[in-house]
Amino acid sequence: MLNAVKMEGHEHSDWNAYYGEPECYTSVGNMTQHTGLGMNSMSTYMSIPGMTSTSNMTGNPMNMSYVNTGVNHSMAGMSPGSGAMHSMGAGMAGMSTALNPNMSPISTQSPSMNALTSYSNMSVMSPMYGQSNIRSRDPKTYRRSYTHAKPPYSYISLITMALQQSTTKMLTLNELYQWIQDLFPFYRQNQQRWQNSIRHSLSFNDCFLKVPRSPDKPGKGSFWTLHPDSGNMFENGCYLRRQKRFRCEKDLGRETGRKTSGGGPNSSPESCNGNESPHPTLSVKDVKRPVSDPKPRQQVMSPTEHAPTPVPQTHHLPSQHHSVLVHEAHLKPDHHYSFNHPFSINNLMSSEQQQHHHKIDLKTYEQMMQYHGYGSPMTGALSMGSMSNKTSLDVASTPTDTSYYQGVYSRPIMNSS
DNA sequence: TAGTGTTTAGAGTTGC
DNA sequence: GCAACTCTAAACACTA
Repeated sequence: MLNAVKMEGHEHSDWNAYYGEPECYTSVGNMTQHTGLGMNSMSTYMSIPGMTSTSNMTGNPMNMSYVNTGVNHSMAGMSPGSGAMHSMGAGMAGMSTALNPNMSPISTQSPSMNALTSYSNMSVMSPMYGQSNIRSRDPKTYRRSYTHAKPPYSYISLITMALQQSTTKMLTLNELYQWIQDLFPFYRQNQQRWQNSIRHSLSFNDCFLKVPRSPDKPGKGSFWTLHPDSGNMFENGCYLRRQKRFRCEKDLGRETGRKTSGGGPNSSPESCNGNESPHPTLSVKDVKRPVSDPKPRQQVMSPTEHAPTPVPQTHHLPSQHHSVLVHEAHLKPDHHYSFNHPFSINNLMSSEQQQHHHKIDLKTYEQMMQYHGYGSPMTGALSMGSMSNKTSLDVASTPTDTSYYQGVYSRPIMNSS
């Protein structure tokens, strides 16, 4: 499995070879009339044999941006000749509505089309499985073989992407699961395996911080966020494999005995000292245990203890962090979006989508702050939950779905042309 | 009880 | 070849 991941991630030329071929992007009827973002990819998806009824897909399409939620199985595993796609036009909007009541079932934004697009491309085009079929050129076999292919991203990358894409910049474990599953159908299987790995990654890697729930927002599990200084973990914006592991300075001295903790010459730890943090409003309570200390080692962000900000003390987590994080997210140059690597998050989101996304981020945040405030019933778990369900998993993941496949899978085509 | 979080261990992959 | 990184599995503790 790992081989495939590595291969996927690094043999970019293969991707070009695989996906840069016009026959894989046969447009279908009116679908090609859409010149909006992602429509090329949409066309790609729609080139599935048996998808002959494109009339439903013309014009301003139904909202397909979130059809991958709960529909992925049927979509990804859809038999090309099943004719199931015929009902998409009528069914997708309904599915979207059902899956996401907050989202208008009718979206005229072309990015929404990208979602299906991208997701579908993912399902169809990942080079992970059935490579022999790639060469065989049998469209049916070819596309079926690519369903549920493992994305070329590490778990750390996935988590990082999910958190970055989240409006609130932090998600619960379950939301992380959902985000990953929604975006990558591969992770709808063997959940115990990869979810354990996700949990492990969260706990083990210093770049992820646990943000406790506020007392008035009960719920299971904490929120997870990115360490504010973990910005350049993925150099060049490439989310395939970190060049260096983010580590807390404090831990370097005390974790001499940690076997797989990395570090060493390659590690270039950035300051995570709460007092010296460049993010004065964000402090990290380092509770990592010394070698001899049996206590938990996980870093916990504790804003209530260190909150020299104007934020009232009645503002509990996660709202408080949320404010800080969101604030930073929008004011501080984001390392993660600063590159244009083929596997960068930039390519998961088109510029237009990013703008749209940021607008929504800000708008959502402002609305939340305006109408609900920190200490309101909408803050904390509830608001975060809704935010996550709505914005993080819809607004955030939607363009991501879109762009993941559009960017990652379509980009080679663009480059090759 | 299920979900969450932590920790350890081992093996594979990658970069230097 | 080595170190670092990643993945996977498993055990265990805690909590809603």
